[in-house]
Amino acid sequence: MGIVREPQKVTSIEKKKKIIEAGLKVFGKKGYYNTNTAEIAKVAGVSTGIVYSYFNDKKDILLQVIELYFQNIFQPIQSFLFNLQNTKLDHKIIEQFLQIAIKSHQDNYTLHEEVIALSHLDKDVHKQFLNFEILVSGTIEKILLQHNVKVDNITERVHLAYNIVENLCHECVYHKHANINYNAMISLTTKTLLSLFN
Amino acid sequence: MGIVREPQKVTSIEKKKKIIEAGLKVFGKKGYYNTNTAEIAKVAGVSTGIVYSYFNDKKDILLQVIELYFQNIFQPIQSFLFNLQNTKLDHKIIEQFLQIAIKSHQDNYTLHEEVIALSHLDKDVHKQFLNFEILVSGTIEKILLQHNVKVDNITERVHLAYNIVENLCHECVYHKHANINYNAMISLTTKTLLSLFN
Amino acid sequence: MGIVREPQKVTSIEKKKKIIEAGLKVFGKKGYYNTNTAEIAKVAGVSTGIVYSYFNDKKDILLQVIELYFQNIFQPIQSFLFNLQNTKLDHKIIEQFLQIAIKSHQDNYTLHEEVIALSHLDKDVHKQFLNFEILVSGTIEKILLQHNVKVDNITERVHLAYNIVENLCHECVYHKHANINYNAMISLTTKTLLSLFN
Amino acid sequence: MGIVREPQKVTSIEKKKKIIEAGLKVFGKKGYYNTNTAEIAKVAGVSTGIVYSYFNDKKDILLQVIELYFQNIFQPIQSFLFNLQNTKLDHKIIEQFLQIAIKSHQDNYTLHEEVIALSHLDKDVHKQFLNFEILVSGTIEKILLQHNVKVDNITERVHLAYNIVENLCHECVYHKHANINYNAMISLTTKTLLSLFN
DNA sequence: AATGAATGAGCCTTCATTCAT
DNA sequence: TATGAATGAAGGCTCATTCAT
Repeated sequence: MGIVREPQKVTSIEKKKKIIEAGLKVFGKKGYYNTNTAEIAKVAGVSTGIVYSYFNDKKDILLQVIELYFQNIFQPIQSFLFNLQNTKLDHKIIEQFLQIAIKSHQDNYTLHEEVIALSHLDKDVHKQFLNFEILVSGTIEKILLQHNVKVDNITERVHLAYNIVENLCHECVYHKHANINYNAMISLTTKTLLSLFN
Repeated sequence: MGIVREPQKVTSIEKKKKIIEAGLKVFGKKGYYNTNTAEIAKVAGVSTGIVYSYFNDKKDILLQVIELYFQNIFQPIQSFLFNLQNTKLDHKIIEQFLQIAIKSHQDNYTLHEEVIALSHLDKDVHKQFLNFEILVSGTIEKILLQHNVKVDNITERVHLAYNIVENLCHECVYHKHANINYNAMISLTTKTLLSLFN
Repeated sequence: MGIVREPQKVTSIEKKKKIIEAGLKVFGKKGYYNTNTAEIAKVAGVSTGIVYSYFNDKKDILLQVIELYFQNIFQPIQSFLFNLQNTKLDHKIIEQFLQIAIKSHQDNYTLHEEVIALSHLDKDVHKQFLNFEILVSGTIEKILLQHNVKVDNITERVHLAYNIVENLCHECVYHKHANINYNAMISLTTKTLLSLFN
Repeated sequence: MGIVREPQKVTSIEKKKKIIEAGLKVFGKKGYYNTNTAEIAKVAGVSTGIVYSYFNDKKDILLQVIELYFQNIFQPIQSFLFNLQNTKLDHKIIEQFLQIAIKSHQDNYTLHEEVIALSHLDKDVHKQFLNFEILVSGTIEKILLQHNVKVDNITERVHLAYNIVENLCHECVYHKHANINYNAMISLTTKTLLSLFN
């Protein structure tokens, strides 16, 4: 295996970025297994060979693509949470939060299914997934403490809440179930979340 | 693609069954993508060629393997639900239900991750997944109605409950999070479920 | 890696043989590194895939090609040695032996250089080489003992003789040196060998 | 292929030398085929591109590396031979010579196997090899004549002697054969050489 | 109905060489 | 002169599927 270059010059950094973005695009559209490295390179506008100057192998591209994906997902959520400062965590705020989360998922929906799938198939992706979950859960837990939320088993509650919100987002983004009323779903989720932290 | 025979003779039916069971075993152990048809045939004790008399292609095997898997998962849950008849749906019953669900997942855990992953990667598996969800949700909804549970948006509530239970099962079977207290998790889930249907 | 089939049916054995013979031919003509598996398959008249049913990998083909090569080289030498029974090991016999050895090399000369080269580059080929040397040296030593040759350090003498004969064969087969008189060379070698075992 | 510059300035000459020395080092350690030009450049402390200003291609580096290697091998042998002037070529001197030759091989042993291998795989390396042999043989022949050695077929004798010595050196440097007594081997070689030139 | 040998397309990765700067 | 990023062809190997028997 050759030496993997950590790009220094601006142009190189941009080239690496281009490859990651190409991966984000193509993996999302066709799936990781159905995409070959030649296609990523082509979409990125580079040669196949140069890809291996910036990445160890195909999976390395995937991992960095997922990293970018997580950033894209997390950024709006984080912004929202950081701006809550003195706001009371009531019904309204939680619904706002859910809308942000849903939108964040919608904006990045092409890769979503793929990432979930791969987190079940590949150990490294799985680890990345858990780290992301820990990051988000930790941030939320911190916010809750700042707002003087005092409940027992807070970690478990946040964890449950995390899953509930994730499920809601998936539901809304992919419209999997024809007979589900999404507004009712959101309102139900809000109530459940509120009941978890009161 | 050749014509797929629907086996008539007892021996043929058993041969097909053997192949599916071999798939269940091997896909669970090594994963769908890491298993080749030759290996399935070998484990099933048949020739590679004959597989294509009973199945259209490799994915066709997968779909029928997942079908069997769902049966294995659902059977104990269904038995439990059918025996509830006049029992009151209280705290205790729900915890019993959760234990049944968790055990059911544990008994079939090798294939579980794989199935979830593939449901995100493949449309047909995904459809199968939704159908299973509809089957389970429908059964539960029927049970709830039999027990005179009267809430608005019952479909959405059952759906939310379904996801919460699924998450709990995954959590308990795979122990993904080191810092989660599972008993607290189970108790928390029970309370949340109860609050959903009262 | 798939399971490597040890061919059972006559046709399969012949197919494997064909592949080895194709390797003998093509490796000899173009060299191991300049030959790709597709070409071997093509020359053998089979598909690329089937090659990997009979061989673990490309090098496995090489090793079996070399095995065949050694057999081809050794057979006439062995025949000659086994027919010596009661013959006296004089000048004449040794020259006959050298002629046999030279002819044996000439009949298989295309692969010769390649095999020597690879024995220096690859551990497994090297081991094969040493084993061949041990086989030949052992056979010769046995013959010498049968003829009541009594010298000290017989192993070292046979070893030295082996190298001298090998060098002679290379010289005669490849005509590397324009200014060498081969008849003189043969006669000189004969004398040197005689002096080694008297 | 670009125009190959013959370096004029001292710095350039040193740069070229550095590349050759890097090749000597790396080819010896990892082998020619397992070394890429980037690595040679890195070890030499130059850029990959500049290599192609001093050499036509990768093989051109190899040829010049081998040239250096031959110099390293030959120098001590030549010194020894030139200092023989009036010494009698007896048993003792020949053993001294063998020890010099063996040591010379030992000091350069990493590249040795590689060079032998490549001499069988590549025509140009082969030609270089023959030229070296002619150089050494010629030098030895001259020395013998200076010492009034008078035998028929002197060229062939020197040639045979050359091969015998080479084989001895390989034997001693690589210890390929577990059952060979090296002291006996050296003494046997000495005797054989003496008998060739008396 | 059954076998299992055979097919051949497809993919990841390497690396000698070139070229823009 | 020098850099090192970029190119792109080439090759070993796998495996779903077919087919001769």
